Amino acid sequence: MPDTAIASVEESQSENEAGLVFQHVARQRIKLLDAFLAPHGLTSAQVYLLNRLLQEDGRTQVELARLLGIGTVAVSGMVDRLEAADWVERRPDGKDRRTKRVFLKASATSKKHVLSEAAAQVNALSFATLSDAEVDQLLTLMRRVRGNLRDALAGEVPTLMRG
Amino acid sequence: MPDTAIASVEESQSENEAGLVFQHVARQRIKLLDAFLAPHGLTSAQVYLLNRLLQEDGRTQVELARLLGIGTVAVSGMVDRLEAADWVERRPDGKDRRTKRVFLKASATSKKHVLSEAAAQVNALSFATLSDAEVDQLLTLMRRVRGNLRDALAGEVPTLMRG
DNA sequence: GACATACCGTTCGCATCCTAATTATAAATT
DNA sequence: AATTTATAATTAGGATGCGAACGGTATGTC
Repeated sequence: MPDTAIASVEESQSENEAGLVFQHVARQRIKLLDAFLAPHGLTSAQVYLLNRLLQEDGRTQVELARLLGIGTVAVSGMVDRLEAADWVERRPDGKDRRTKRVFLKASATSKKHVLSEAAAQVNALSFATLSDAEVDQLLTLMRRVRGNLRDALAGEVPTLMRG
Repeated sequence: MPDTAIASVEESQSENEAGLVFQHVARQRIKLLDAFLAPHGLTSAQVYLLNRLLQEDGRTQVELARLLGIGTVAVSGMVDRLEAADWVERRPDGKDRRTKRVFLKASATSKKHVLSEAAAQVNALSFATLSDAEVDQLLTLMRRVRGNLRDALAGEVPTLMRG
């Protein structure tokens, strides 16, 4: 049984395995999406943000954070990089001087097709061997898991709030 | 329609949404696992590695990378941190002077129960509202997706290798 | 034996995420 | 009006992941 017999991630046992599957799928999707986007000088996370803005421009950074399910600090850094690369632009909000709204620049809107296409291709490859019904099943179950985790994380510190 | 109406991540449309669900579940699981492990001075990724070693000690770093589905660079850094915190120890391989094998130290083996318990609890919370059959379904579909992605990534650059 | 090739681990630089703390502004309370 | 509280964005520092490039070692070929 040579070491090289470990061809790839083994389907092993118990608790850890479940966690690894979720991690692997998320990371592999990122890797694949990055490969599609590298020629355009973009990363997967940036495209999630750009695709959001393509749906609706001029969001505040707090809104973007909530929509993407990440923190405001992460958004701040990503907008920094996207702005440096001239994909987006920060503009002050007229009413609230704390907030900045993020707008797409022409370079981004002109690549609209590329961005949604990349996401669609990753999905196509991910679900290549699954029937439509199975994809529906999978996404429905995943949304339920996300809801469970959201609840678990929300109820994390309630004992402190009960003051 | 005030801004604050965006309570959390909305179930939205189309291609992006599928990608976000996978990302969210993976990240929320990490967050929850980190919360359980913080009192012990450990992180989720470190526990994935430790749990692997608890199954079988003395793996080389390349083996660990393959088993965990990450790169050798990531393993190197993690073993650095785990070694600094006295959880594990690198020992030279007797036959091959390039390789180093990673062994658990007593501080880690004594916490064996804590580590597997944390992983089990995250699973329990993730799947709280799912039946056993649904969990099986979900994991089966996720493994198939992982396989599809693995194939897609493996066949990524074949046109270059065909020389 | 000499050379090409493959492999293990590491260092470097980058992107992405986090928490905690800070600054500026707005809103609510007294 | 003054004070407290809440909110928007940022900075600082850490962990995790990646690819590329490097030095050291092993292996296969001539």
